[in-house]
Amino acid sequence: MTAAPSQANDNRSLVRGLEILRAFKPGIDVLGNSELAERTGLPRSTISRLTGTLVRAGFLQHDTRVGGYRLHATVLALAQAMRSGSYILNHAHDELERAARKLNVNVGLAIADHDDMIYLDALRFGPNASLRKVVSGQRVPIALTSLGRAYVSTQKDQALRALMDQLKARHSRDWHRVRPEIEHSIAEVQESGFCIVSWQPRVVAIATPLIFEHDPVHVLNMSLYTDQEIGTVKKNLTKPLMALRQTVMDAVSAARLA
Amino acid sequence: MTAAPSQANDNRSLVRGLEILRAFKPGIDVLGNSELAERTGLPRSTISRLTGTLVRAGFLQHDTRVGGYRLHATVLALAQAMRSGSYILNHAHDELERAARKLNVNVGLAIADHDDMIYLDALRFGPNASLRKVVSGQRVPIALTSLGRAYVSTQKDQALRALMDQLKARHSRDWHRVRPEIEHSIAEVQESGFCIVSWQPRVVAIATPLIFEHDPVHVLNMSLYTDQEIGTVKKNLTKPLMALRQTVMDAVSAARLA
DNA sequence: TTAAAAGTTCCACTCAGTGGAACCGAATAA
DNA sequence: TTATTCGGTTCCACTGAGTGGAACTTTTAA
Repeated sequence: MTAAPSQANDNRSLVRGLEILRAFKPGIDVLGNSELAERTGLPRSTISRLTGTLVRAGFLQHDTRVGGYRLHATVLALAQAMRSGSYILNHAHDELERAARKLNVNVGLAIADHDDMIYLDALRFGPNASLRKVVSGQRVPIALTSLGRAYVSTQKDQALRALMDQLKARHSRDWHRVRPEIEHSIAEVQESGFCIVSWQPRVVAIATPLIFEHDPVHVLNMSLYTDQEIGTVKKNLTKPLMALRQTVMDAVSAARLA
Repeated sequence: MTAAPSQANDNRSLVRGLEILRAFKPGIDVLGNSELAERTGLPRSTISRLTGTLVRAGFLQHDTRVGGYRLHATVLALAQAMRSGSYILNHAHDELERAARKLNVNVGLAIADHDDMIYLDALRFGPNASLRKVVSGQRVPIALTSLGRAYVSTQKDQALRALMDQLKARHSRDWHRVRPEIEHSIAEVQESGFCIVSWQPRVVAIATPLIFEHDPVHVLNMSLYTDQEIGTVKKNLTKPLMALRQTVMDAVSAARLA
């Protein structure tokens, strides 16, 4: 995730406050005022005032043990509200779960945010099968994942160029390597409707975009912890993925009418 | 949930922006600018500007179909960060799950926010048993629930008085009825360590506070969809609840050392 | 077509928010 | 013990960011 564009005539204090919230991520759960000042480049006095209001507003809590701030449960309530209001997620969830159970693979539904994809829903199996867990809110980089590249493939013209620039900025180091990979995936999607990527070792993932008029693009994926070759996985998962895709689209469209 | 206190020398725009986010709750998933203006009492131009920045910051998305705003997935990522950073939740979760499975009751862990409790974790069974679901982020009113009252019982002096005032303000209508109930629950906790309340018909809940030095008060509860009398439930759940409480406290303390 | 409602843009005013510097207090070193 | 550093808060004079009423545009309803 890269810093927000921070463009235009945005409300400065609001942007800064949100920036502070976004500084917390899994693994970084406590931040003191000076750490925040460093990360955001803002003067300490400003941070102090902003964290103050964030605490009073219930978005941060002060941890006196370590002398720093943590996110407070209010953000959980927001997440709940968000999930319960996502039309597509609500009508897709049961189908995702059914498919995951039946095939014993990880199934996920995600949406784009800046240069990450964020899972709305991710049904996970441990390597020791059948132990299931449902998570949401995990970020994965657009440029490197099947999820992300399936998303990129849905963008055109101006939007596509802007997105690629953003990705380039983030992955400037090895853009020469990443860029052709992305373009390969785009071609893959345009040809057959899905793309396959092995981002992390032993994990192969396959993804396909879900497009609904008037809604942001969603992406569906399946992934698998395995020693099989990509080709084998492709052979096994292509049909189930595209079938799930159709099922979900039908379920959503059907519900849309009622 | 009542409007934020909005005290002191708080950053005005930030508070307003957060207020907009908090206007979304389960059941209210789309809000237009004028609806927001109405709810917050702010002029339409101000709202328009603030929603603009919230969108660009990735916290809201514009739904062109209905011409209104929805929460965006960024809040899911925040929630993920919050949960993964909660020491107590992380070390309690497995125990909660084990207990829920074994006893076939709902088990929850919550924390206070203004005049609500917010579940960090809630393991739910449908009436048709065994169908399990894990949710988090649900709000329930402090004044009316076992969860909330167990929390109230941990507050003293100044803090207690302030809290009661807040609750009174929210439930002014039937404060004459609610207040004695709360006081009864407080006495219950002080005497035996837990309190029992039947808030919704056929649902009986029992709760006990979890106090760790330097950490905000957490509350543990169990609840049950049943036709049994409160007394019967009390007889059945008291021991398991207090045992779970001890298990969780031990697990957390143990982990604290390593 | 007109009327009403929702949303955005404009702009002059001003006070909310800023950030540097001073101050505090706790922890660590000497 | 006293000095030093570090994280945090408070102060305050300055000013431009943010405000909100009014005008304007776009959409929806009638």
